[in-house]
Amino acid sequence: MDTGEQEELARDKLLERLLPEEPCAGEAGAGPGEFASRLAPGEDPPGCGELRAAHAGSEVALYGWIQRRRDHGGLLFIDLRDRTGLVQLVFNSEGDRELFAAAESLRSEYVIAVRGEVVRRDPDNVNPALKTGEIEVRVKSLEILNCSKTPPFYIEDGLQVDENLRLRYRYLDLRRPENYRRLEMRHRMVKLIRDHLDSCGFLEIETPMLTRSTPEGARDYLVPSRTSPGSFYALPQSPQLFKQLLMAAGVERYFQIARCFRDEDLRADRQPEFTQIDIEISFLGRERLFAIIEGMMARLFGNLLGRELSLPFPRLTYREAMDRFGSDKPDLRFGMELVDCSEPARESEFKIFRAALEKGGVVKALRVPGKGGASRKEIDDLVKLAVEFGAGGLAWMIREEEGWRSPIAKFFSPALLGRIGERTEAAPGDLLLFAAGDAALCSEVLGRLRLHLAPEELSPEPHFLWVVDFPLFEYDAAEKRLSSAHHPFTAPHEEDLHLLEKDPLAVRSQAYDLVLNGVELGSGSNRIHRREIQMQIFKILGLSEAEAMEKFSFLLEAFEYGVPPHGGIALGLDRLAALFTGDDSIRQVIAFPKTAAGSCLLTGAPAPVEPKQLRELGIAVRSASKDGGPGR
RNA sequence: GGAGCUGUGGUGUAGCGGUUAACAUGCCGGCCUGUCACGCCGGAGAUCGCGGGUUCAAUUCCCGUCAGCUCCGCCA
Repeated sequence: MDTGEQEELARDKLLERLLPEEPCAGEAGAGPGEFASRLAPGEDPPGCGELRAAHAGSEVALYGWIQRRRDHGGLLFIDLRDRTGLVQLVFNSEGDRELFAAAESLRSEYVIAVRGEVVRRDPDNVNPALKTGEIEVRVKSLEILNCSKTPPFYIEDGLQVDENLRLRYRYLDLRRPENYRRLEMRHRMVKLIRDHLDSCGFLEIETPMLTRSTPEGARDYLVPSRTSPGSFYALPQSPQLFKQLLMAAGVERYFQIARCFRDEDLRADRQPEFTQIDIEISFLGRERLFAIIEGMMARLFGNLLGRELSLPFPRLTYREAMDRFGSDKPDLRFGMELVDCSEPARESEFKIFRAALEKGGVVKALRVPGKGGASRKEIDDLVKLAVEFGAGGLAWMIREEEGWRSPIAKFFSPALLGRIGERTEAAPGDLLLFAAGDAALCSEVLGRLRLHLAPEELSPEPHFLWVVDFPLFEYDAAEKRLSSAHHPFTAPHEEDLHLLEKDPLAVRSQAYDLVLNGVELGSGSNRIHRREIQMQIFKILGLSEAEAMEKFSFLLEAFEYGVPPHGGIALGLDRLAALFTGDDSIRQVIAFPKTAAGSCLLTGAPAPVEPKQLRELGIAVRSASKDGGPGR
């Protein structure tokens, strides 16, 4: 036993003397105590942070945690914290001596209940930094509801503590007011979303968490079945198939605040389990859905951030987005659009450009305003970056008051340079970056450079955007086959149906993404609702008829019983919430997040299980993995 | 799977091939009747993430490993 624990015990003894009745009663509802009964029906009393000068003269009961103690010997101040804020309690040694002794025993994070009188402070003693700074509470009775060890970190906003530690003591971390506000923001968002969708005629319906593993997509989290040894459930990557079946069931408008699971490596904006606002609608298609989502965003931004959105949101096709911004989720808060310079480049003497064009490629430019003063090293770093992004190289030109500075300018006639200047709208002091080669690669590389070189000051206005007409398939180089760009249930674009067989990569889909400030908030599509087209898609994806029937017979069968045309979208609630709270990581807006390795530092999950449990499941573990549990 | 960054009293940091491992804060004790990040005085508290190597000597240099974070791959 260390000295800390001994001190702890000594303090407990002291409290027992001072407070004979359950000094550290842990369980709420431990008898109908004086204070517990006060919480009974009727209205809630004002919280600590809600007391104002108007309450002066009234008697209040307060419950909360000790934020801070300022002991002046004969006079003792306590900042009492609950979720509403802080209020100062005063204990005076000239009053009740037993009460004062009890107050002296209080320490950080003790949970107490007090009764006392709200009094105005002398004008000299007002604390303008505190919302409750005009008053204080003269305590008449005190009950210690629970003691606390000294917390490993101080409970206050803006603290810089190792995330490791905060996650291990997440319940303490969450006591910090800014974290309460995060939880509250998320709650408000979900409430508004429910209200909005309800008013649009949607039904919230829960779908199974234990479902079957399906091919395509992310790695599944598997759950072994006890009753069918050797068989597994999968946790849903999304409720995709169930919501389509709900359309088959005639629900017409479904939504769910749905937990989803994907066993992939994590990022600041990716957790193994996350929440989607999952929506599906029959008959009315994309336009109606867009309007519903736009209305939802307007409600959220209006109510929670006081921002009015201009509706409807602009749209770009996937092709346009890639051509102009080099991204399928362009950040429209700034310009710097990519410009095709193939035509003047073709007439230049620059061999690299001409070779790229002769192979059917393009030459594209990114204009970086005011970056003409960049040092040689800065430019070299950009070239390095471009190569990292997959480019063969990066050419550059700087527009000067008179003429151009560039290692490649000599390959261009003054007339050609003039045309490039016109196309790119280059002004003196601007830097032009050129990529040459495959069109998609050039766009992507310049698109990433565009983000890298984005202005520091960005428009505070939210810039929403629908990106539509995504390709239906993409080529999976690892698997050497086609895979769905969105998912296998996405309907092909009607106009491109004839291309399915001969040029599937050219087929556009009816899929779309909602993008905000360069962040993909969600994606959706009109779905296939005809069995033969679904089978055709499966076939192109390399799924035989037998496999398709084995994995998806339930869906294909449903298609034989009159499924309405339908479509829907799933929006990432965590990302949206992080955006609203101004956080970089979605961990901040998840009550109990996991680390980048997928472990929970609070509970120690994932952890080994008892051999008996494995036997019941018919599972043998081949090699004990590491140690199990987080390092502490 | 790959790369980078981080790891020193409870917490946040400093430090250096040989230190009594420094500072702040917190904690404990004492004093204090108007503080509000109270103040003053005193005290306790660290095998420098873990393992190995180099060296007369490693918290410091090297290798490995673990944990956390960030990024690439991956994420229909």
